[in-house]
Amino acid sequence: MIGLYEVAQAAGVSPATASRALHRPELVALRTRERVEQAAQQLGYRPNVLARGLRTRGSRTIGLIVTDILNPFHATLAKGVQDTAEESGYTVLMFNSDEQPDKERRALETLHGHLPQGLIVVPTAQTQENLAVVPGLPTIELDRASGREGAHTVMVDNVAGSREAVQHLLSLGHRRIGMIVGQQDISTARERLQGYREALESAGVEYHDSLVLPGNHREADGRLAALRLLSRRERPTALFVGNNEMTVGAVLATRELGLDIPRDLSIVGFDDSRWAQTMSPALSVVSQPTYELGQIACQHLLNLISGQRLQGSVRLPTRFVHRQSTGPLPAGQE
Amino acid sequence: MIGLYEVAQAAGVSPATASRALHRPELVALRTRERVEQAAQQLGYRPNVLARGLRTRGSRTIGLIVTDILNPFHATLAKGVQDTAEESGYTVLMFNSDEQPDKERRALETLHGHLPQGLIVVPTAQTQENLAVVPGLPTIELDRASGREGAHTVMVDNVAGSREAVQHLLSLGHRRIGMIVGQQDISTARERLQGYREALESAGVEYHDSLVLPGNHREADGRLAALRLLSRRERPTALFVGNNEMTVGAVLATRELGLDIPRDLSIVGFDDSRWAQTMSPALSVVSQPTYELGQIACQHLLNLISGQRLQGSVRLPTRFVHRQSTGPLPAGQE
DNA sequence: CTGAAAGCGCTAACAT
DNA sequence: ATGTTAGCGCTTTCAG
Repeated sequence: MIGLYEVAQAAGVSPATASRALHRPELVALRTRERVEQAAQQLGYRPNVLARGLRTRGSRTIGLIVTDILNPFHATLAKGVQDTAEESGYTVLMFNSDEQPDKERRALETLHGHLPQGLIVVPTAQTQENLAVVPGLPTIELDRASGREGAHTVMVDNVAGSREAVQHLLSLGHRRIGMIVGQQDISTARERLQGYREALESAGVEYHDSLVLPGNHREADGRLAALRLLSRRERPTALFVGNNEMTVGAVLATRELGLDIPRDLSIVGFDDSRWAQTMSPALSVVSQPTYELGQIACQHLLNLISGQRLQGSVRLPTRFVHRQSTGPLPAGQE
Repeated sequence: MIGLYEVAQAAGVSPATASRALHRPELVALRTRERVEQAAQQLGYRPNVLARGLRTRGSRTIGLIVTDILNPFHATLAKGVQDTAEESGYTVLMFNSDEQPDKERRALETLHGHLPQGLIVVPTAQTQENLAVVPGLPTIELDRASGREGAHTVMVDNVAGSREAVQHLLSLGHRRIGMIVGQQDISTARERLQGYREALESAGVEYHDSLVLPGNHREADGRLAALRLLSRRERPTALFVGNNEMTVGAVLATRELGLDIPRDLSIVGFDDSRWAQTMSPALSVVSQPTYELGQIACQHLLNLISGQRLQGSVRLPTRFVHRQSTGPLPAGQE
């Protein structure tokens, strides 16, 4: 490996000067700097980040933990983070928690050994405890809040997004509106449920616990919940599903039951996707600025790392997209 | 940070012994080892991988470069690699080349500084040259072959998969079969085209250049190619599309043109996905063992790293899945 | 089986 | 503005 020592020799300076020329140009005479830069270029010098990290106790590396990289929403978050980090010369160490607090903990332990400068995490139910593994590490919570005091979070306005979706259904005349919602130990699920309740309340529609079914964020959960909800004697005329994966399951369930969307059932999902856009009928959704969430989380982290103080919490707006999966309440149904 | 020195003190041994106890247990007396392990446990010791990597010139880290993390196919590959690496205690540094040789090169440069033990790369058109950045690094090419002499590759049998798909269409009576295929500087695209030609040939159907349109692997390319192909005076009665993203575009194009699948047009895609399974009509596809590709690539890399010799090239079989997007040639059309 | 000592490549003090 | 020196945390000779 070509080391700084070789570069220094080729440029006729000491290793220390070579180091300064490359990373603190202002401390070095212009001519010297040019010689060093040229030598580095010619020899194909690449800094050994391990040595540098060891010396400076920090590695121009940030950690990213998402809960499911196969979920396009998370893949998009990850891309937003990565692209932004790369622009600033940071390397991203990405891990997958699969929603499992244990895996999250192991990821944090591994990450810790790499002396990262910061962390972006999509929290699981136990993130608050797990973060003890990396004490003092600048951290941004993305998409969800772990509940930590004073945490920095970058999320969408789930309450408003959810409220808007339900208001849309209400305005179409629906009154018996089912909801399939994530586990209540996840902040997004709580907030989306809250939006649902608020919308019902301000329309003067009574809230029924039996119309709200929980699921564990996966397609299979959405399917089962929808099957149960739609097999009731008085089945809902509309369905609001609290995340993208469960929405897929719910739509498949309606097909199994032979229900026509939107004639027999209106349905709204949370989070847009190509799938939502191209299925037929195209799905009405609460769309999130996913890539931007990742970008902003990363920008904030980089700011935090460079010592800036910033407000704890960022909320990005959602946007309701009306497509063909929602329609007026058919006559005869009330 | 808790270092080995603290652990050694707590256990009443030298740092050298503590190090051995943790990584070369057989060199240390059982009782000593237990004391060290307990101390490490209690103090929450996490090895500083930077220091270790610096010393051992290698960091229990492997690089992974995919061309598009937003493509579920690549996300699945990545998960296969990650899960496997994690089992063996390796950390994955993942990068995204976005099909751009330049980005790939930069990723390799960054990676190089991290002293990785190995690399798994989904090649771009310039990978052969770019790999000069990491000379001597054990490398597996995944999904595609860069063309390097003696490269280790893990791919599917694209020729057979493609042939099977086209044979299926031929057996349904189709003769004017269009193909939308990737750029010919990518090995998978060449191989899939070859399978198409072979199938036609063994059925005695003449090959027409004009029925084959290239695209750059993205949805938009697939759409444009399909629009052109399907606007011809004698339009194809069937379409075979050479990758998942372009298939989406092609299907959208058929909708724009108001064509009914499979009545007016049969269509087969390469690579299965949830989208293919749940669109209507469900798409007939050449299915690939995607997650396994990632797993196997990683296993091979780990073997390579530990000094095993292995054969250069692995080919996994594909599987044709017949769904509703392909049907018999309607009477009257020939 | 264990300890002492050196050094991986780099950068931050401290000199000059 | 540049050189000298020391040391980041760890593993690995080399002795004992």
